[in-house]
Amino acid sequence: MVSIDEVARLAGVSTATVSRALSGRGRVSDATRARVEAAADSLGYVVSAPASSLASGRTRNIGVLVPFLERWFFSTVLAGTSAELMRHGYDITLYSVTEDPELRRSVFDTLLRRQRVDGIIAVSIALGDAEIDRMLALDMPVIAIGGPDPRLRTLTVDDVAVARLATEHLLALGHRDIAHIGASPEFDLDFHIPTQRRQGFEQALERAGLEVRPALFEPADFTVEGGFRAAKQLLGRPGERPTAIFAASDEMAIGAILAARELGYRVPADVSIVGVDGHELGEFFRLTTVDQFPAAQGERAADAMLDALQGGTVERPVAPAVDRLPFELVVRGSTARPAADAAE
Amino acid sequence: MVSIDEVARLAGVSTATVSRALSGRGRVSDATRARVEAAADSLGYVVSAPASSLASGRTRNIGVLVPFLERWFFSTVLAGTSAELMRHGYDITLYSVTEDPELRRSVFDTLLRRQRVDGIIAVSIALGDAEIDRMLALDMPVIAIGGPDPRLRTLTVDDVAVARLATEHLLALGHRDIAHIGASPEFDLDFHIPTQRRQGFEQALERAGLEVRPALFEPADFTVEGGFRAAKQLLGRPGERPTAIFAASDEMAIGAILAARELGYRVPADVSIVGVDGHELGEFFRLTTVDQFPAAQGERAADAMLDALQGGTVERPVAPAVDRLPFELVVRGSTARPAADAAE
DNA sequence: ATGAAAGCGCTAACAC
DNA sequence: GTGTTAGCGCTTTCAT
Repeated sequence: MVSIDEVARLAGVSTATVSRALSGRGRVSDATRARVEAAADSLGYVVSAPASSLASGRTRNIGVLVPFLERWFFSTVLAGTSAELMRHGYDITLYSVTEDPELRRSVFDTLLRRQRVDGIIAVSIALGDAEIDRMLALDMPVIAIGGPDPRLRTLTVDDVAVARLATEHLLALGHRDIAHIGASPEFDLDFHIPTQRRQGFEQALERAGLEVRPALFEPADFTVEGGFRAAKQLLGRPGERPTAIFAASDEMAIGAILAARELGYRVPADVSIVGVDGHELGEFFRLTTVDQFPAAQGERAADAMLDALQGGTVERPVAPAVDRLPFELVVRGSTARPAADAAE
Repeated sequence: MVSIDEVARLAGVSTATVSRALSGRGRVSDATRARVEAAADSLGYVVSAPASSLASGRTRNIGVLVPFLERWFFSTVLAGTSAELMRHGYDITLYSVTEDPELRRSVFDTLLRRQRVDGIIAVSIALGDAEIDRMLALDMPVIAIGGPDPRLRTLTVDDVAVARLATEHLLALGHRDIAHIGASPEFDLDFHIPTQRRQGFEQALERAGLEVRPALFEPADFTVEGGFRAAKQLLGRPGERPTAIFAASDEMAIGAILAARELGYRVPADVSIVGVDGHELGEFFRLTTVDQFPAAQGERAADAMLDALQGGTVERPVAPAVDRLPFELVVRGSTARPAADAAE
């Protein structure tokens, strides 16, 4: 491994100057910088990260906490974060935060404390109070995506508004019997998003002067299969059959479309279905959805982090605040006015 | 940040002993170790990664190269790797290797050379010769998953055999008119898996004494939508209609199922469909598939890496070899004997 | 604008 | 088994 001394020798300057020239900190004459860069290039010199980190306290590495890596939403957010951070010369160290309390503790008690990262991005993780304490004690920027916590700088869509928008779309089309596929109670415990979506749904109904009918709620687990099962229940039960379904995720909405088809209902002629997320399969299924641009969320979190790393000082740490992320109703082919005999 | 000196002082030993006690390298009496651990615990001491790396040359960090983070297969492999590595106290630094030649170069020329990782796991990436050279020059273990390269230690399923197995399953059921949805030519260029699957398909046909009919091959891009389109062509074209389809990925197979349904064909009564991968949605669609256990692949790569890090010396580096990964035919509901009038 | 030199916090010989 | 000490390869004052 070629070291800074060799570069210094070849360029005919001191190691201090090489460091300054290559890092861009402190002033160096253009001529010198050019010579140093040439020397570094010709030797194939790359700064040793551990040495640099030890000396400077900076790592150019961000820790990213993710719950389920294999779920489309999370990996998409991660892809956005990763691309943006890489573009700025930052590495990403991945910590998958599972349920396992043992592993979880190790993340917060050890891994994050090894001086390996300059900041932390927590993607849609329900953090315990103690966990937040630990992160705050690290004295480095922490950015959360989703699951707003008053003590953290959080980027999140307004889930109540998202759900209201989806529901209002159905109402505007003339639907009155609208069902909701949302979170099962367990899911809800530590993860607030499902509850908020349900609230938004109910708000929209109430504003339209409609009552919330418990029979038109069906819990599921945010998977295609869960949405499928829930929709089968909603559409198959004798009695009040909904003319529209609002599913709290695109994956569940896709499951609902499949369930409707299997029961012989046409989408959207017999039943309208709307989801939330902006899933890659949405287009294929012609799913109407409220897109929350997950890749962009990841990028924004990365930008917020880069920002915090620049301006953030001990005096002005990353302020705990909530940034609202954009979302947008994308009307495709899974929603339409209810059939004449069902409307009004 | 509490440092090793404070621990040493509190435990009444030298810093060297603290280091030995905590890292497990070199012998320390049980009594001393206990005292050191107690001291470290009570102070909340965690070894500084950069300092430790600088002094020891080890980082306890593995670089993982991934192509498309947001694709199910890759994120699943990554999840497997990540879990296994974390379990052994290793961190993961993620490098997403895209098409962009600029970013790609930076990964191989700079990022991987910063002394930040002890080894590299490359997940299903088509590596250029120059890129492999660069990695080999790093003088650290490199493990590749998929896309066997003779110069790298590679873990991969035998894709020819996988495809043969899927095809033979259809043949054994009595199908004679079997179509294949595989890679489009561009896709094939740097990524050899699709070609191999096609070869396996053709081998199976030939062994059964059947000829390979070009009309029964349809290229697609490994997505649900691509599989859907390809199957529509295959099933919709007048003339020879296949009674079975072998899709080179589960996502394409799912697309094919949906296409068949939309055309009014029943699966498997009118057309059998088999995929490859072991996709999470397979069960939901009752898809018969050849599972290649992607999460397990990730784990095995992690294990191979841990192994290499233990035994691997300069004399005996990770030998370039190909480890064959297990795969298994999982027969579910998307395949059956052809309808009587079509069989024989 | 540049150089000298003192660390950054740990590990690994080497000595005892 | 444990302590002493010399780095690991940088960055950053402090001089000049």
